[in-house]
Amino acid sequence: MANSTITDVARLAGVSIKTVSRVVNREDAVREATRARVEAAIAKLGYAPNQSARDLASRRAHLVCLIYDDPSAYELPSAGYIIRLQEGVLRVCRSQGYELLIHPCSYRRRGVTRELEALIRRARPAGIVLAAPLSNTRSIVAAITATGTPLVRLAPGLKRAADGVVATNDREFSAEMVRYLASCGHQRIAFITGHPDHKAVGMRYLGYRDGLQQSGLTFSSQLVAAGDNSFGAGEAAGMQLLEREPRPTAIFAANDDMAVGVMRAALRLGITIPDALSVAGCDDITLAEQVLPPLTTIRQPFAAMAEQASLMLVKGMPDKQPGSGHFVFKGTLKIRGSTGPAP
Amino acid sequence: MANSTITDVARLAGVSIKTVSRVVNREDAVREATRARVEAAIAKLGYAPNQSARDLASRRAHLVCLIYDDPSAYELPSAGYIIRLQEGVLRVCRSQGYELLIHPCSYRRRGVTRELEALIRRARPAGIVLAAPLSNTRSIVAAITATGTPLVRLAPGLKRAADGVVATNDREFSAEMVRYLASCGHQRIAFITGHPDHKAVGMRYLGYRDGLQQSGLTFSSQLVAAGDNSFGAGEAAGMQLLEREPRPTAIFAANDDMAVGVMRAALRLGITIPDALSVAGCDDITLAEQVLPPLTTIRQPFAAMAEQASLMLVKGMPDKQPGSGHFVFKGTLKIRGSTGPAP
DNA sequence: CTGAAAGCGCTAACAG
DNA sequence: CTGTTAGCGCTTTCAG
Repeated sequence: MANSTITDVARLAGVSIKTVSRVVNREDAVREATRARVEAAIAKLGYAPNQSARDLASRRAHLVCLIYDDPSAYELPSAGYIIRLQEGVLRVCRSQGYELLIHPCSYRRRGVTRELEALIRRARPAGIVLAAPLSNTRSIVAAITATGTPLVRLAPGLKRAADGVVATNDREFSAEMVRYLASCGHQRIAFITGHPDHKAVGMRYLGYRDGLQQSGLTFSSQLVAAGDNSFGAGEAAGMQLLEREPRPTAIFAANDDMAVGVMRAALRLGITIPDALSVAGCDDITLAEQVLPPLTTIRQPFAAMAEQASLMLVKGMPDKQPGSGHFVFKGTLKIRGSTGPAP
Repeated sequence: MANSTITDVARLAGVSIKTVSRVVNREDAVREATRARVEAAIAKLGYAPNQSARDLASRRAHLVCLIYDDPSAYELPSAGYIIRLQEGVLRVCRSQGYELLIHPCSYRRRGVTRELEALIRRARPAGIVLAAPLSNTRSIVAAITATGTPLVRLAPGLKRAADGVVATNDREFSAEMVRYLASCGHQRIAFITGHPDHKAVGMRYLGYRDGLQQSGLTFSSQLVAAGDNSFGAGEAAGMQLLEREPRPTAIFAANDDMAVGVMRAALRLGITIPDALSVAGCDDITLAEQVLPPLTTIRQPFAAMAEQASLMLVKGMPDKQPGSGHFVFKGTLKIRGSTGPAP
């Protein structure tokens, strides 16, 4: 079990190290018999290539770096989201022989830019997956791009298609949710906005207004409350909306944490869900299925998005450089017990 | 911003590369004036050492590898736990110039052992933090140890102190919870057991029995139901316990997910909490504070534990090799609205 | 306190 | 299809 090197394998197989390198890297210019001999030697010695040596010689590490907003800086509800992103990146890392480096960081701290530049120079990752809201921050995107490292941005909430982006159709699915609520007979559908730095979440507000219009309902600022994506903000906004007259019969929150906050507010006020009030959220976090009644929401394929992003980095698209391309993933409406006919 | 090397810095500072290496690595045998010159050159060139080269020359990567059970293989409730572990490891990585490699893997899949061996040979991490339940699996621990890589096990639920271990006092805090419930006047305190592979969780059952005894209550197998750490199992076990006669007045579940399941079962059966039933859990997941009423539970310092583990790996304890030592972290009782006086 | 030389284990041309 | 020869950018002896 002593650590064997490519030289040991070459000697045992009776070939040159270059040939060993070829079979390890799955280049095809190797005769079948030779390949078999080399593979036998590899198995016998329990050889695994030394990544540091590989990375040094090839001038880039077999590493994908996932950068996201540091959850420990605030609350912890985003844990599920982050785990899903990691899961997606890991899927391609596993199959392509890369490792995943995670780098949470606070997007508002001064010095993030330098921090990320230093990280890139040291670690020399093959590519970077940048999650929202960091993917919305101009200076950060510019700094990473300047290093020349392939970059894919996740859900940056851009108005137009751009290169190196994996987006969601937030505006469209939010409109769909509103149309669904309207089809249940709701006339006064309220909305709780998300954190302003989270542009993709901001698109949901536009979608809300689209949906109203498409359903022939008129918009009223009385039916909108401001939130910041947190459970507490949802609860506060919910209290506020539910004390207005006339009361909304449905509340659509820009994310699930806030929607659950609304449910709690309703419970406090003795308003039963879904009989007297329908509540809907967005994201389909784990909690959504565990509350009572289970929350109607929109599920987004975060793991698949991160997977696609990593794939763009690691394999590149045909005829394009790594990290190019634009993909839109669709959210799907999950109708559960928290919504129903208008009272 | 072209990537500069140690040679560039040496040339600019008018010293040899060895001297640059010395100041970068904070060795003290450098004259103050020389150090200043070198540091100026580093700043001017925006130099950051190439990790691959460093790792290759020093025969070990500046990497800590965190290995835990793959959550995507099952449900996702453990997300918060994993994020906390990552957070703790990252704290020491940041301050010590290491990076974090995460490696979720299914502890029951055949071939995990080989997978981990290959990972270690390729990545050559400075140390490994192994979370439960992998830290309970003999063959895995043995395989990692055999590679010679420093290892610290997290919460392996050992009966006795061992080296390279950061543990929790599950048995003691569980007894404490039972004593607390007894002090509220509860006589029939039920328990829902955890997943059998999770040894530390198993210790909670022993703690439950200790607590009964210490409170002068007699144990009855009628008051114990089997769970597997999942929300669904908690709900099922709760239904089962709540239909027994005489009904328990308090239910203590081996983790929070199951405790929340019990709350849902009670809601279904129209049993109000905490008036007719007290419910307590263990772990203090995010959800614990969000349910209504908020869940009484035990908070464990997961991030601090992971931090301690990484510190043992990276800095080593005085007079010992990296990864040695045994630490026990204490859980703290969080009394919230889900428990109260016995009916 | 500082420097010169010798690799670490691999990939990248370029030959054959 | 296979091998030879140079490095990649550091750390590590070992000398001064």
